Amino acid sequence: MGGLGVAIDKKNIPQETIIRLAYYLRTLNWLVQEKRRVVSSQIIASLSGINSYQLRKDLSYFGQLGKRGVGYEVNRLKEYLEEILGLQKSWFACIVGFGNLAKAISLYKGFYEQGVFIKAGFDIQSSKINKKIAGVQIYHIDDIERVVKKEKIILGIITVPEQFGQDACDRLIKAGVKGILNFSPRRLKVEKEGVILKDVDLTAQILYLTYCLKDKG
Amino acid sequence: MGGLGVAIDKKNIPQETIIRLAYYLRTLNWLVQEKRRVVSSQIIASLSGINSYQLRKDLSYFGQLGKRGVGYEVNRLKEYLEEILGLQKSWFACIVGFGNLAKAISLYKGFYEQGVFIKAGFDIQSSKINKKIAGVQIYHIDDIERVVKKEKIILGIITVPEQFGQDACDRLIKAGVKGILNFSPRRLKVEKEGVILKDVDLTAQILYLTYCLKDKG
DNA sequence: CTCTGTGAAGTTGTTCACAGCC
DNA sequence: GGCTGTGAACAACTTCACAGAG
Repeated sequence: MGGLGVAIDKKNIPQETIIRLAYYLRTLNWLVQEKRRVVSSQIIASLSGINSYQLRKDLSYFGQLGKRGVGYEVNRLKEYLEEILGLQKSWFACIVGFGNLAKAISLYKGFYEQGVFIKAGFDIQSSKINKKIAGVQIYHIDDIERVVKKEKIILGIITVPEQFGQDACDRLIKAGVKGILNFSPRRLKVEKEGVILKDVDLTAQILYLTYCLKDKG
Repeated sequence: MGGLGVAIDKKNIPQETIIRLAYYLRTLNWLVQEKRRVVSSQIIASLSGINSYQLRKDLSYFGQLGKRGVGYEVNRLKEYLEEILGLQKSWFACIVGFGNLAKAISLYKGFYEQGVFIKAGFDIQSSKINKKIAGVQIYHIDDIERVVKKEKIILGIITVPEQFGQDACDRLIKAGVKGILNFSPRRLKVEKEGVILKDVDLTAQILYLTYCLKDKG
């Protein structure tokens, strides 16, 4: 049971609020480093690139986390956010398709700083298998069920080429993974109840820029 | 002047619509490969992981692109979308901070297939400078103004560590870049009029998964 | 009858204004 | 006075229902 002691109805909380909580948390981590003890919604918001109404609204879904007239206690708010986001325990993840993007993710401190640990990588290329790359042990994809169980892996990250995305997804689900982050460009389908998928399309983001700029030179 | 022959008021078009157009375009590219000539909103939508109402609404912002009772002509719609997204000309981009993520992006065919070409990489590490990595010529960051001008670079991609993000952003703007895609974890600030910034936070995405799963295992 | 295009309805998310506590 | 918390107003986006073209 969480320390907030409040049952929160997730249904009414916008997805975007959760994404923003992650931004606020990063800002708070920085404020902790800066030895800031108390801070206003103004300051957190502007450091996070968001307005202060939005921040207060976002936090209000989870109870009264600040003090009126004063602000928020940096350490306490950080811990609250970590609790809300489920970061008080460790999360074990794996990456399917161990190319450059997988390497980048494995070495990216943002993940393990928040308690998300890459415990295994899977590939089909024999030159990679049974090696450690970027600190991650690589296995053949056919071993996925065994390794996911052994390493208690709950999260799967897909970084395979376009045509193998759905297969990677199906194998992850079959192996028992509960959350999937998909960087392969095609949108994937998840049939199984209780499994969450998030697609991240790197190309789509840059096409948004080309759209905005197309008439400007 | 665009072939659609219609002036479109960008103000009323949701950002999310543009991101989805990029998904539809990918689906259409696949349908072209499959030699499909005509296709219904149903099919494009389901292949893109979106419902058909949404797809038709999204397209309707840009005019009548289909035929009632029939569907959409695959090739024509693809060309329309490319035009809307500004992909009928080439876009030259650079990457600041040439680590694994930069390598992954450089080798990712999704970019150059859409006419976005990575023309230069910038770093401070002398072992990388004046080499080609992943097919991209690497320069010292101090050369950025010269190279951006010479190579007619309009887009900048930031993949530096957290603490250097804003500096990378400022230098890109000073060099004359008009669109910035930021993968470094802190939110960046752009003062200059006419420059577009899009932040992509890789960690935030996985924290969304931990949030959803925290009470389930 | 089929499938698109779109105003209207419905839903979701954001901003505001101010009450309430420090 | 300062700053949070939140219902209410507002804005944005999505879904629907059906008109209209093939």
